[in-house]
Amino acid sequence: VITYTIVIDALCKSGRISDAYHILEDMLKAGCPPNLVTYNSLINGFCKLGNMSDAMELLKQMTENSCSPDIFTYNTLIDGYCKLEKAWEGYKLMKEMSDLGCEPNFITYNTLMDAFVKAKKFSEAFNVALEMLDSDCGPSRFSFNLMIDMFCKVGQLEIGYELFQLMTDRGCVPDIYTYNIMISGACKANRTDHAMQLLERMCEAGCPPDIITYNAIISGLCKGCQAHEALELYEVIRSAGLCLDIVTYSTLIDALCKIRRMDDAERLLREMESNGCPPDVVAYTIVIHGYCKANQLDKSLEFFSELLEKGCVPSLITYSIIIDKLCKSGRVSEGCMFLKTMMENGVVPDAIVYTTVIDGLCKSDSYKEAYEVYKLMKETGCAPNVVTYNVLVDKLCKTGRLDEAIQMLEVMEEEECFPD
RNA sequence: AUCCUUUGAGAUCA
Repeated sequence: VITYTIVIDALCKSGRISDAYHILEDMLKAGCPPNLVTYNSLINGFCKLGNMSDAMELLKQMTENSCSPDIFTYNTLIDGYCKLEKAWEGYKLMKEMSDLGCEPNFITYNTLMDAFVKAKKFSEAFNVALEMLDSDCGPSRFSFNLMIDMFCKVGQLEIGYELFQLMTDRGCVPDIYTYNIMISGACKANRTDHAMQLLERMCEAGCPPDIITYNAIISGLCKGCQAHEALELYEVIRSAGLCLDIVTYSTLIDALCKIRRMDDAERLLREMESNGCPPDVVAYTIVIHGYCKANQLDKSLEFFSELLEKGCVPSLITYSIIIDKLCKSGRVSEGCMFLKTMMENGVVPDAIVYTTVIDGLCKSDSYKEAYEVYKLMKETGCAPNVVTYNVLVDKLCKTGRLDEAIQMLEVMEEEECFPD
C-alpha cells in the first residue's frame, strides 16, 4: 500500500491525475485496499486541478470502502474550494466536518481566512478568525500573521497590535512576516511613525529588516507625500547590505514621478536595467503614468511602445492610464478606440476603466454615449460602483436633469451601491 | 497526505 501511495502522490503532484487514478483501480483489483493516505493524496490531486466534482466523488467512494475521511481529507477539500474562489463551499464543509465529529484545526481556519481575505470578504474572514480564537486549535504563527494582516488591511491597526501581543503571550514568536505585515499596515494607515518604531523593535528582537520591509516603508513615505525621505532610504538600504529589487526600483520611480522629477525617474528606469533588474509592466506603467501627469502624452506613448518591444504585456492598469489621459486631453474617441484594442487583446475591462471612459464622455458633453457605455458595462456583467454613479449623477445635475439624477440614485439603491 | 502569510502602478468631487 505504501509503495502504491507514494507513486500515486508523485503522479498527482506532477499533474498526471488519470495515471494516478488507474493505479487506484489496480490496487482495488489486486485486492490491496487503499488506505486513508492513498485517498487523501488522490483527492489532493483532483483539488489542485480544480476538479472538485471528482474529488467529492472520491470522498464518497472512500466512505463506501469503509475508510473515513480525516482532518487531512477535509482540509484538502476546503482548500480546493477556496482556490476556486468558492470559500463559502469550503466554509460549509468545515461546518459539516465539525458535525461529523472531525474538529477543524488551525490549517482549516488558515485556509478559509486566507481565501476570504483574498476575496475581500472581510467580515467572513473576521468571523473565521473569531471561531479560531474561540476554539482550542492553537493558532500557529502563520495564523496570527494572516489575522494581523487582515485587520491591517481594513485599517484596524489597533486590533493588529493586540493580536501581536496575544501571539507573544501565547508563545508564538513574531517573525519577519509579522513585522513586515505590521509595518506595511502602519504605512497604509499613514502612520509612518509607528512603522519606524516597529523597524527599531524588530532590530532589537534580532529580526533584521529585509528588502520587503524597506519597500513597505518607502511606499508608505511616498503615499504620505514624503518622497524625499523615501529617496534617502536608498542609501540606508545599500549600507544594510541589501540589494534593491524590482519593487524598490518601481516604488522609487513612482516617488520621483510624484514630485515631477521625470528625468530622474527615467534615469532610474535605465539604471535598474543595467543593474540586472529589467523593468516589468508595473515599472513601465509607473513611468507612463508619470508622463501623463506631466502632460507629456507623447512620452507616455513612447514608453508604451518600448514596453511592447521589450516583450512586456500591458495590463488593465496600463491601458486605463493611457485611456484616461486620452480622454482628458480631448481625444475621447481615441480613448474609446484604445479600450476596444485592449479588449481585442484579451484584457477584460473592470469598473475603473469603464468609469474612466464614461467620465471622458460626460466631460465632452456626450452623456448619451456615456450612458451607452454604462449599459454595456452592465450587460457584460461588470457592476458599476459609486464612482461610476458619481460621474453620471454629476453630469446630470450640472445639466439640470435632476429628475434623471434622482432616478439614478434609485438605481443605485436597487444595486446596493450606496452614495458616498 | 492538507493551509504558505508580508512590499510597487489606474477612474469622480467644489
